[in-house]
Amino acid sequence: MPKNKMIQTAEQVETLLKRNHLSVTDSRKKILQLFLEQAGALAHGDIEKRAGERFDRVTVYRTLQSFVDKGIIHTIPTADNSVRYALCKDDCEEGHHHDHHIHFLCIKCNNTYCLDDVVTPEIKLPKGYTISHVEVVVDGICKNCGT
Amino acid sequence: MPKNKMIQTAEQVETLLKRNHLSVTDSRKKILQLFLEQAGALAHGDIEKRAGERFDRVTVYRTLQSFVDKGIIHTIPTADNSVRYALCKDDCEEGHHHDHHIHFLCIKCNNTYCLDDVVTPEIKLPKGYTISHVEVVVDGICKNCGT
DNA sequence: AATATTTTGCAACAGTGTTGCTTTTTGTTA
DNA sequence: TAACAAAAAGCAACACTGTTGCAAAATATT
Repeated sequence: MPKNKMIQTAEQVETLLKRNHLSVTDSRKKILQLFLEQAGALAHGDIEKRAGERFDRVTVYRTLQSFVDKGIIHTIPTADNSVRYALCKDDCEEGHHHDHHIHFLCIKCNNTYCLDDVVTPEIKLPKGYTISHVEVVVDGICKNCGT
Repeated sequence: MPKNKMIQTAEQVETLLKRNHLSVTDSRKKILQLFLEQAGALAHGDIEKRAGERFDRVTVYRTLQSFVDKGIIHTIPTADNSVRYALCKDDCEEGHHHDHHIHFLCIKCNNTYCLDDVVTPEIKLPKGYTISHVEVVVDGICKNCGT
């Protein structure tokens, strides 16, 4: 990564933290940076690994939780019982979710992507049901892994 | 529950197990009966509780796994990182899934239902993505909890 | 009824996530 | 910039979930 890009990201990270009234700490900077550098979603395990074993497990959990609370990242439900977190482009960076996009899980590279441009379709339920939220998770092969 | 209904269910359970080439054991009978008596989905924890503390945790896990393998039940992904299992009416009892229905999670009673009549909608993805499976989970209030 | 096969229960373990508490770091105010 | 208050990190311990290997028990088969 070119040096000026890195500096830019570091500034971006600090701004993002301050904007969300979070004190700027090493772990928050590092973990947020991981999300910004990464197109897909990250599981807790990924983060521990990529952060270079520098932070305590508990710190990572608490950092992720604070990010979720502030609306910087959001969780993605998966079938395999592992929580994944994603920082969505655009709106989500501003601190409020527009979580009506679908999630895509590549069965080849095992990455999870937020497809921000694909909105969740209307679902018609039988009488008596009230809809509060619709979550769509699509499994398949992503455009990087497809021929 | 009336006595003849119970006997009927017991027979139904044995038939179902034998049809799937599973030996008829106490735990399998009891756990399968739980699914037949219950409209919604069950988490591992629910099953341990409702079975009356009679079976080892490991046995419950293995029983559920064998049911999934045989196609008697299927798993439902949830946002809260807990796997739920559901026996779907009709086709699924025959040993093969028609898992194109959506799942509904009531935020009041916390039950999960398979809405067999509601099929998953078509999802259009950007070029380059190949769809293998679409999972739709809707949160809201079920018809029992709605006024 | 005897035997082979399958399943159960137990013990131990790994992974994931949480809580309480002390030390360290961050932010603030003088 | 030094001193202080507030917040976060790190550590230890714990709870929960799920898995594996193995001996004992139950089921299926002859």
